[in-house]
Amino acid sequence: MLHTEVVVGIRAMLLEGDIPPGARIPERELCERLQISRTPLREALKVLAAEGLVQLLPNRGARAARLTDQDMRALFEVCQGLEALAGELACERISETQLAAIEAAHADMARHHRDRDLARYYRCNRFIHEAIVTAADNPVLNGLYETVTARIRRARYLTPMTEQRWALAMQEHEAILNMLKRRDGFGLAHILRTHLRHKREEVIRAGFAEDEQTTRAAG
Amino acid sequence: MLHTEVVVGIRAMLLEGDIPPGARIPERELCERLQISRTPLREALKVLAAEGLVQLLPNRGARAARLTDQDMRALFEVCQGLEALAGELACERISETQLAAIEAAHADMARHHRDRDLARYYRCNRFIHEAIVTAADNPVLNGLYETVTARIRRARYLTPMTEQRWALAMQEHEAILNMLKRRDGFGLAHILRTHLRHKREEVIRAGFAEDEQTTRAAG
DNA sequence: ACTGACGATTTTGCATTCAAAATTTCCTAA
DNA sequence: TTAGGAAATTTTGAATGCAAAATCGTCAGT
Repeated sequence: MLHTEVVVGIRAMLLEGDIPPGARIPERELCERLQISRTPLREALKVLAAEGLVQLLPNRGARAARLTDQDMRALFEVCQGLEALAGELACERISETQLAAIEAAHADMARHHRDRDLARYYRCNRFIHEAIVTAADNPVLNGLYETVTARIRRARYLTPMTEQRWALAMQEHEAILNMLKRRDGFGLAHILRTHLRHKREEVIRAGFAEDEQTTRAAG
Repeated sequence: MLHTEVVVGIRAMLLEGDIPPGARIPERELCERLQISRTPLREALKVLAAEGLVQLLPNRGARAARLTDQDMRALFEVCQGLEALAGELACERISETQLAAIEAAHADMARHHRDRDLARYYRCNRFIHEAIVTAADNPVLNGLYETVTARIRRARYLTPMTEQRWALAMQEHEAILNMLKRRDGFGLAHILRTHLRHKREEVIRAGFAEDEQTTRAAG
């Protein structure tokens, strides 16, 4: 088992919520589960800590990072910036093939909206946002987008939407597609920022932060 | 010696050029130099690899990352995006104290420009850019800005400037300060993007990339 | 002389081991 | 009965040891 695979494996557990936010990460147990020794596991934890998925307390082990409202705000703001940049660059660089793929995904998404199929809707939604970043053709941007979006993915793609909000999101996506087709980088950046700002407000209103207040409320 | 210190130490060596780009990193030697064993060193190398400062080849050790023109372009583009975002947020959140500090640094910088003292000029320059990011009051943005700018720092703050280009940069900084004072986030984002685009063109024209072509040319 | 392959040496990756720190348990005293 | 503290246990952080892979050096064959 390669080092990268260990990182990927644990990252997946964290993102799937397999290891819940705030939970302690017992080295021993994970070692047995992954059939590796502590050395590579600890290397992986250090990397994940650098990514912000894991919190490392000196002499007191690791815990799955927990997102506060403040973290959520910060992450969404950065995500806005990154997607806006991606939009601008994508308008300069996107190929017809890439654009066609996004257009197809958009059509699917509209259908899923009509069917009120939120899961499939979100899948298309995510594909479109990621395709725009890919079209920006900037590996550094891609990498940062990956790590930032990973941390807010559950909030972003699990939060339920009201009818009204969902309709607005669809409208925004119509605009996104239009701007892309017109290669209007400036306009695309603007609508992407707005779109994400709305999503953030929605997520925070839904109280998706992973504060211990949740625990407190439950206890 | 704490784990973080090892990472910081090696990172410093890489950024200072103490370990030159493309150079192999012999574990044994660094261990002796830092008086630590291989375990913490290897953990640090994995973290630095995640940051992009080190390239890890399976079974073939680590080398200091080397920036191609493509990397340079990608990094500067992302840096533009991050500073533009920082500018917008800073206009909403900057305190009078922070603004005053930037204004003072700007005055110093103008003086160093008149004196043609490039080193001190760059020091003020860097302070101002970092202060804007700090004023954005977004820890995630701050962290990403740190890692991205670290990789291009040498190119950014060592490239010599022509009289003409230097004068233009000063003009741009006048505009930056004005936008900040007027809390014009939109305008600030714009001028920051332009400013950094100019810097990037200058750096790439100066051939600051760390391709092996340099080595080839030398050999 | 040059190419290619074989063995020796070095280097990497990981498991194990050991000391220090933290946590838990249990006992004592108020 | 409960609070405080000491011993035992667990857990962390780092050094060492070992097997596998890669690199280097040498030598045989062309």
